[in-house]
Amino acid sequence: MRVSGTLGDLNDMPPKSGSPTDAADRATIQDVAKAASVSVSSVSNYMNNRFHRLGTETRTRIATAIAELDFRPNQAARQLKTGKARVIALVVPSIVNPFNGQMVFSIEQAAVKAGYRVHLCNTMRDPKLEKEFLDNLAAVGVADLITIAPLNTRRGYYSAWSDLSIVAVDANRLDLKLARLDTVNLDHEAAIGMAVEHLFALGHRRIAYVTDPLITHSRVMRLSGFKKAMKDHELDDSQAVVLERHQSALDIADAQMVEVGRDAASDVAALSPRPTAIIAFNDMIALGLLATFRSAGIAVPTDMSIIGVDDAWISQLSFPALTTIRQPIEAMASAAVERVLKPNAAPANAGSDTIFLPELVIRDTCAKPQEDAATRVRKRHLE
Amino acid sequence: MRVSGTLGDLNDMPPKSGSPTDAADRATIQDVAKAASVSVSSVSNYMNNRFHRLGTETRTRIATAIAELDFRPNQAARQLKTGKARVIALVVPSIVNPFNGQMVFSIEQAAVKAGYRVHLCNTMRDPKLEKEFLDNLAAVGVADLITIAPLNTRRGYYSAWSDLSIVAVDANRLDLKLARLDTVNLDHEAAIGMAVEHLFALGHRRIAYVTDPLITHSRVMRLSGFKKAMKDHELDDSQAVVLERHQSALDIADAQMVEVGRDAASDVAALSPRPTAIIAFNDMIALGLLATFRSAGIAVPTDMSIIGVDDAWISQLSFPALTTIRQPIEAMASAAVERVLKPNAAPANAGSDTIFLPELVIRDTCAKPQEDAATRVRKRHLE
DNA sequence: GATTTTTAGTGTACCGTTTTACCACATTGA
DNA sequence: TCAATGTGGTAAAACGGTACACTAAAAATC
Repeated sequence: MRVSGTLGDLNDMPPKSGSPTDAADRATIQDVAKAASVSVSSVSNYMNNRFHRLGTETRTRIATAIAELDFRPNQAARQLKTGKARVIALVVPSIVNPFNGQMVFSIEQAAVKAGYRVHLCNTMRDPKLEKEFLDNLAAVGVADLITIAPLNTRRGYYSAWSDLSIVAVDANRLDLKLARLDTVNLDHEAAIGMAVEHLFALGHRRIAYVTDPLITHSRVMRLSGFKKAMKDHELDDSQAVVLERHQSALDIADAQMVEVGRDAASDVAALSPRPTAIIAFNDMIALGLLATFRSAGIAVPTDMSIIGVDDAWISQLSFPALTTIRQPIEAMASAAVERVLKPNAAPANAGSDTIFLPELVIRDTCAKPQEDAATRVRKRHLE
Repeated sequence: MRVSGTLGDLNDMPPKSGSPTDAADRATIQDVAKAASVSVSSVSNYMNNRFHRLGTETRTRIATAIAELDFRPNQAARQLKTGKARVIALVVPSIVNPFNGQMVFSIEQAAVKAGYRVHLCNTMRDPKLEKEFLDNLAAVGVADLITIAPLNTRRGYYSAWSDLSIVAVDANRLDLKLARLDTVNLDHEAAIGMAVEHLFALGHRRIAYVTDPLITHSRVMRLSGFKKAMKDHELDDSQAVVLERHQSALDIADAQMVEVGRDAASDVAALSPRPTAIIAFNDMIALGLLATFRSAGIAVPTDMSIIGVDDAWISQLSFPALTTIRQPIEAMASAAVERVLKPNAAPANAGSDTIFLPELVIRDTCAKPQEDAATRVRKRHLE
């Protein structure tokens, strides 16, 4: 059986005929200069958009010569001279974490748009691996770095590479102790505030919060956001579970954080009085909780409401689909790239913080709390 | 509440005191030569392991000088001279797809181990984006390329960059029409064969297969594997649904393939006679099917068994957890890196195919088929 | 009209490696 | 003793750009 439809035709897009793409015989700036009967300097000026030093005629002559020869400046040479490569180093615990994956994806897209390429480093939060990577940056001429969710337990770490232009996504500017640093963050406290607010409006009064160890800025801030929001509603904020077991993000680099959620389920079940709703540090943990509750016969959202943070693509996937707080990933990625490439006018200042507002995404894992009698664990009907 | 446990202490790992890491004042090969009282040539020979040209004494002198100055050769200069960069270009539709994400992660790890860095390009299967990236490779001095799941509909595409050392993961060597190409693949036909075998052993006789359009090698081979295996068991192989609607992998670059599974559910439900089990092209589609069936009241595995392929980390996450056929991702990644860096001894040959064996991972989405009467759609009990 | 400023260019010394060609000296074999 | 071979080393020309210093002509200013 074939379902009808079209599979868009693709043209083959071969390179322009006659213009060899082989590395061997690429045109150099000298070839262009000769072809256009101008000096190499002028071609160089052209390539660097210094048009004010060029007459209209030479300009067009150079342009046609470049087009004809399919000239592309040798980046290695350029970089050797200028000391800078058009490359952004991207340091991330692990792209296997779906939120990180989406962030890396969006950063790469934004970088390409800006004419930069991306050097990827999955550190697995291994200091040796990260140090090795960072140490080689200078040798490769990379001067721009974006780091995602760096540890807040190694505060002076990046100061060894203070000559880099660094932007940290999910980090506290003061934590990293750099003379100059830009950060890009979600308003983490507001995010959890929205979650609490949503649950409160549904009628929940006993709300728990689950996080793995507070090794990053977001983890710290979301927990404090939870406490603040609960106090604001005059609710008990003591049911915050900080899981400090071995499956911490330190070991797994966020890659299998679902396991953390799985692991947390028993701790949450042991809470007394039993909460009617749980806010998870992120979607992965939320999904781990969800899966474990379901196989333990605790119905979601009937017996327990669950809400996550991130709105990674994965959260649409669960059954029931996860209610969550969205981070505007693309916007944050663009901001990070922009910040790292165009550092603030005043070079002396200590950097900037760019903060994005979260958004509540209501799906199917939150409902009104049941009467107390009904909150008991009940067997699932199916199977 | 704080669950007890330890959060491993981390030392700060600052760079060696006295050895500045700043790009500004890095030691050059000249500095080393001066410090060791030898010529630059000798240092260069040392750096390139040409020890036969060095006496033992000069050798140690150079070694200590290098250590003292913390010398790292400037890659841009090296590359300008040699024309080659220690960089592997990694072309992938989108790392948001969890299988691709894991593959990219593993390739990056393997590359680092080999002393290479990785340039990432998410093409979103956009020919313009991909061409742009590839065209710049020569300018950057990159000579090694790994591409994941390239389209088989653009057969001559890569021939424009025939000077690159190319390895394709999930591709047919003949399809790409390159003079020289190494491929790394799962034994796709065997994978689906294992799935059919597993379902057959459980008692299933009406088995459907769901795939999106056959735009990659794996899609072609898995479908043919399905047909072969069904014929081998003397079963009807006509229930193969090839979804050719707009949400094809072409548009979404595998990123949201769950939607494809969602979309396919209605087509599968319309099949007559109704199958008792479905094999999905991959885990993403399987999970999409699973989620849709569940919200439509079709119980899995009671009413319908589902099995995927890949064993991406995500497949452990669903409820019930997905039975699937595992690809040995790390091994495949290592093989790809190895192949791309050490092309076969005989440079004249047309390349090699490395094929990996799949592995059945039994979880909870496959069961014995029910009696016919029970296969009807039934309303869920919960909510 | 003399002087300054602007415009539109050019020549060339680098950037930090690799590599080729070459050299001095020691050893060997005939 | 002489040529051949090997050993350990050096000098210097690239690689392909950039940017500084400079200039000649045109335009603007006083």
